[in-house]
Amino acid sequence: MPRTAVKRPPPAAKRRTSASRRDPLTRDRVVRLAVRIADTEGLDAASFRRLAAELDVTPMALYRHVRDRADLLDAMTETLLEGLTLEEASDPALAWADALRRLLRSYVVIAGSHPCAPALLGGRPPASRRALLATEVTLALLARAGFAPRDAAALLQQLSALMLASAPRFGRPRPPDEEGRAGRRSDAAVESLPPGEFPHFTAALPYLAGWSDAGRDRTLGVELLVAGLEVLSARPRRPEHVEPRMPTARAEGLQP
Amino acid sequence: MPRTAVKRPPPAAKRRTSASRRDPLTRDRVVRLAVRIADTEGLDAASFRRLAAELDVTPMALYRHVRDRADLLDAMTETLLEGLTLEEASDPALAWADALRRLLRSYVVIAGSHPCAPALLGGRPPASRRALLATEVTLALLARAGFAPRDAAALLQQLSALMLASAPRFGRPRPPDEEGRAGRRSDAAVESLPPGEFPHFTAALPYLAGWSDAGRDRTLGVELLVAGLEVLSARPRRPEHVEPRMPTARAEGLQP
DNA sequence: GGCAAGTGGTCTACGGCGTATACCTACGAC
DNA sequence: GTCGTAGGTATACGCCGTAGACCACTTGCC
Repeated sequence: MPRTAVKRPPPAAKRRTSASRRDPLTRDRVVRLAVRIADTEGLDAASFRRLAAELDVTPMALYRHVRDRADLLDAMTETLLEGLTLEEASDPALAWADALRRLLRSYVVIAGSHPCAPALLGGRPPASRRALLATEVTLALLARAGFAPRDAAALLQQLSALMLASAPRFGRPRPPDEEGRAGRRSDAAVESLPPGEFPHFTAALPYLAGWSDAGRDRTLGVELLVAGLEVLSARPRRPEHVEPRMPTARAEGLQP
Repeated sequence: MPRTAVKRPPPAAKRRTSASRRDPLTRDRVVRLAVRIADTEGLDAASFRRLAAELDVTPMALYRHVRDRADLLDAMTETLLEGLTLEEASDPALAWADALRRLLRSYVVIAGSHPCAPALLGGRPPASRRALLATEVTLALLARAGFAPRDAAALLQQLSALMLASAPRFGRPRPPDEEGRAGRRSDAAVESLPPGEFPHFTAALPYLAGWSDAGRDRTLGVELLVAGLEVLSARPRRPEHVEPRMPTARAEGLQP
């Protein structure tokens, strides 16, 4: 036994700080940590180097589990979207409005608990499988509501934006140590408003902060959208309402 | 006249590459260029170094006109928000729904012409003066519609999200040279979908591309929101409609 | 005219970022 | 044993934002 013991681990104290070999690095651990950091300190804080340090590993080690940063970001969004109740929403037994209401609520729950959601979902087209599936399911519901693909596409964007809108925007927590730094700036600007100048704003400020009594406020947005959809779907389609229809209006997909 | 001409430029060929002293660097020029680059190549492309190069100037020169990157971003959003018809929206002669409709349309126009809008507005609280004013005006309209500050705050976020939603998301133009690179990835993923798997999605794809026949599609979102608001504002407030209110339902906003 | 102050630019340098490339090292299969 | 391979390391490159010192003009004042 001494022999093998000699060979394998230079018995300790060299391997890592000490004790228990760290548990194996895995894609899931990386992604999960990234989401946690992004939520609490902003998306930029979830850098490869930071993650590596936190995982007690070299930055390059992450590349065994993640293709590159884009892949990491995609994986993170996929993690967020796990919370969507897509399966329930596909249940044909439910009226479309109800199914949609539930789906949107699950969106809202996600956004409410993940401040990084807007940064993650805003500005980048859905790449992951589940993101596409979410799109598909929502479009299917809109189709059931009677909207043509063209209109459904337009509405879809409004709906998915709900997720972004529901995320806490003000008062994002800052990295523990830094206190009076730049991120603070806008909060300060907001807090030191000339009192009378933006009355409505200051009145609404507590509710804009995201951490105030979230659950209730958020579903109002869902009601708004569902109510609007019901009105619109009952309204006769009006293809003639389109402005003069200039002849150049091509529906160009994605070509160069 | 010869005298003054002699004195000003050490006659040439030393100042810059040659000919015509470049016109003076100004905050406005910097910000405008930044927006243009961000729109065509993504927000990250609008780096200090890139801007400096494009303006034929040292990166540090920009700091004479812009405090830091956050300030640049704020200035960019302010530029975008110039297009909002805030003044019109404050006209008390208009019914609130009409005023809001117009305001939202101007939002949509902005988002439609500035692909960088989501990245710019998503995830960062409004810091610039005009951003605050926009918030204030919108909240005022919601107040006229009969919503309490609390509800107005929730709705506001849905409304402002409309702007993000309306921005082109798919098929963002890429930097001129690079063709087969990473940005392409998601487009490729989208284009090579198994045909039957996401039928609604593929049907809607042309309309999701953003610059396709924009004007008409976009206003549908506005109609959606206004219609929804009209329904909600006519509906009695129902503070008891909140679900059973499970005792554990803490607003798990942001705490560790 | 001389000169101080200010304005708008440069140069240099630092630390952090994503990541390409090469290398090592333990483990399982044979 | 030997060897392939999965997983981690070491080093390096070129971007990024930006701090600090250092000009060159212009301008106003004496």
